[in-house]
Amino acid sequence: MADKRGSRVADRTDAIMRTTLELGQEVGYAKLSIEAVAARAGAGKHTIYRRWPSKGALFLDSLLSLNEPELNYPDTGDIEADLREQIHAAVDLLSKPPLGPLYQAVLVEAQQDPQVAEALNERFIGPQEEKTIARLRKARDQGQLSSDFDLSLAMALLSGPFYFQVLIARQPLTREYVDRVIEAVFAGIGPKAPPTAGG
Amino acid sequence: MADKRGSRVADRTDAIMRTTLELGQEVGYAKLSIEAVAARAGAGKHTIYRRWPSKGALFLDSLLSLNEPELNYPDTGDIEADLREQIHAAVDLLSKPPLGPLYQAVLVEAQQDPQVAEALNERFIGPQEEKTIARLRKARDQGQLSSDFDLSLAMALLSGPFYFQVLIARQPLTREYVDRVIEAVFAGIGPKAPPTAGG
Amino acid sequence: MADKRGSRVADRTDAIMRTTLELGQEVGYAKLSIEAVAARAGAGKHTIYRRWPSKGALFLDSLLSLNEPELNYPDTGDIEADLREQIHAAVDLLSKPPLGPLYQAVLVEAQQDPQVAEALNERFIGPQEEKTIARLRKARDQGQLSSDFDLSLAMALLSGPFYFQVLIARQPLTREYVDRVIEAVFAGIGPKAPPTAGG
Amino acid sequence: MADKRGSRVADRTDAIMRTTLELGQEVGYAKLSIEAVAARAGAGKHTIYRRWPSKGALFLDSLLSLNEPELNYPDTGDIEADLREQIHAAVDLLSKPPLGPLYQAVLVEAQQDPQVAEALNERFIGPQEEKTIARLRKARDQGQLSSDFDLSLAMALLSGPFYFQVLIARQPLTREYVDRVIEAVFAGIGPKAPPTAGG
DNA sequence: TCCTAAACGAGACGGTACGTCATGTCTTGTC
DNA sequence: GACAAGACATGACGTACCGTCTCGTTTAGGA
Repeated sequence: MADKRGSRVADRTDAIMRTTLELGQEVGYAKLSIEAVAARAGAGKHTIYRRWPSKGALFLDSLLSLNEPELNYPDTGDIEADLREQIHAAVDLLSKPPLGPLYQAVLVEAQQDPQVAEALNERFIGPQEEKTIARLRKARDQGQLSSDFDLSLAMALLSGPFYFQVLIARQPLTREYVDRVIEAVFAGIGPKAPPTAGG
Repeated sequence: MADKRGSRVADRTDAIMRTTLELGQEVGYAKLSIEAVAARAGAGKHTIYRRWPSKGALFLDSLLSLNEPELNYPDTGDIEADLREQIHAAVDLLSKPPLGPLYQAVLVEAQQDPQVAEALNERFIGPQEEKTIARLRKARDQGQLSSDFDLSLAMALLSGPFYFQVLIARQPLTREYVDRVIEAVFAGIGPKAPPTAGG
Repeated sequence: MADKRGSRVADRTDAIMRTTLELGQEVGYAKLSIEAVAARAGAGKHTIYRRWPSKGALFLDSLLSLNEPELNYPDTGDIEADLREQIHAAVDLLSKPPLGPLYQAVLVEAQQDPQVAEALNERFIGPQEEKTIARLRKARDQGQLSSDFDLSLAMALLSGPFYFQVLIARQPLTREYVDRVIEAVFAGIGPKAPPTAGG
Repeated sequence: MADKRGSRVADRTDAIMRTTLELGQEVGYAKLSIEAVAARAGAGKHTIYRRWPSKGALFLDSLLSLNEPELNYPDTGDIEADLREQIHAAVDLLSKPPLGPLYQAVLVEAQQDPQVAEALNERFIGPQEEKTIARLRKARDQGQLSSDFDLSLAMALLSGPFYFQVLIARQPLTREYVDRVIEAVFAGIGPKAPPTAGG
């Protein structure tokens, strides 16, 4: 954590994580082996096992070590536009090479390894959710969202459809598709009240 | 499918699929090995490889062989109520033991094995989507849904949030939560038009 | 045992034993690894472990598979001359390259692995002892040995000194040395009776 | 040897040797690891490697540090009786617990490590041989041994059979067996001259 | 009723990776 | 400066499965 950089320990940790990402991109997570990471990193297997309990943990750490350009919410005052921008950025980052396949692999691994799932939530999903909710709360207070809107549903409603599209339907996510979904989520799928004089 | 019952081939196929489900429930998909299935089923490994190209394919076939109680859309005339009922049923079936963990494992495998992904879509996700869209189209025609509603977004909007909650956030899906999500999807999260005289 | 030659099993067994001897001669028993044998023999490690419980067992089997030129006792009628010849042959075989170092390694391993010790005794030491005793018994019956001589001590008295010289004192065994020992064992180290008229 | 007692260096040396013997008796030499010795002795591995070049060297030193009750030859005037007593003592010490297994392990290690072999000969076998030969020379001079007897064969003839019995045949050494061997070595196995009047 | 060809169980096989252990060298910080 | 603690690269261990490949042995069906 607070390793003095330059220390032996931190050096090895970095080298191993870098190699993990490299190999991960080359052969995919499924075919990634600790054996191979150790060999290419010029590290002993034990040095890896000393730090990470499983391939999944190593891989997650490696990914998070990238400190990917923080997905920070813009705030232009227009919540729908801001959401669009934010989600476009997230989709670009997380569903496309080079990071996309790796991120999806982490999601997969999280299904099988509770430790990975927990770490993923604590270190990535959770923080993203906090930011999202903060931005949405402000928008709701400004009357840009329905006052009924339960913020705890935000991630499910706004991210769920995209995860579905990628993970389940396995369709590419175009910007146009993203925009249509956002629009539908804002408008709701229920019948529209006829336009009023004041609308 | 159309195996003459009583034939040796069908017998072996059934025994292997049954054993697969059994073992899958005992040790989980990740730790399931073809070796172990063969041993417990009293089958030769070759007999398994002759039929299925991969563990994922075997597992998916085994699951689908259950012919789970068809998730058929009710049609009471009230689309929101029907959706609620339908989704409650699906959630009960697919997110809870005994089938839930197995289904999630198939989803995971589909991420890694395109053949499984394709088969899953063709034989399960696709048909479900068709039924959903058919029911929603009828509702839209009856004015129970926004006439703007793009039906091709239906699965993403209505299933996505639940997949997210289970696969990503890893939270249990309560009926109450399901209802709140459905309500929000119908209402939309955007600001509400003020009630009109005609509303 | 009675493997049909040409069978897959016997082929592999032979190849592995041959490679073991080869490698054993190259790097010595201590540095011999099952890993390396498998690699060079083009065999899976499991194939080795399936047959032999330990490195020592494999090595002993490999050695014995040589069916070294049977150390059969000559019988010229002169027991001392026959013993000399027999022991010279044994010493040449078992204390000199190429077999010597390997045989000594087996002796060492037998100290550490009871299974190896037992097999060595059953398959090599024991049979040699039987032959030795048979020849000595005949000689004793013919009056060429002391009628007091306890045959069960034969191996200890006649082999022990040479094993000592090689294993403990670590001195080379010259023919001349062998002859001197044999002479001393025949004569005894006790004081001699003065020669008699009839002597 | 002449370590100032009380010095840190000697303290550590002693602790390590004591632990080595302890562990050696518990798990046997083969499974003894420097790692384990260091851990149990509360010593750094480096501290061990600084003093001993190999496991064998450490082990031999540890054994010799016991200063086992010197095997000194008695001299009652009767060489055969003295030899019996001396060999009984040696057999008791070196072939039975607690020291026996450790001594045998050193013999084994000497086969594999020339440094150990040399040290063993210089510090144990050699001195024993000197004492033995000195005693035998005296006896020969007194006419208690054959004047032909080549003293350089002494150890081989008198120790060899016992080492054989323990290391090769792996039989226990009873006192009765020891006596029979000694008798045979004195008498020789060759045919006896018929008793003479003067005999 | 026999014959033949496929399916089958059993499991050997060459591989790859696993996670563990011990080696001997090295670095760090304490006493 | 000796030390404990332990990180490190290396290399072997013995195990587990993989997917392919013989083996004989059922087991049907057609001759």
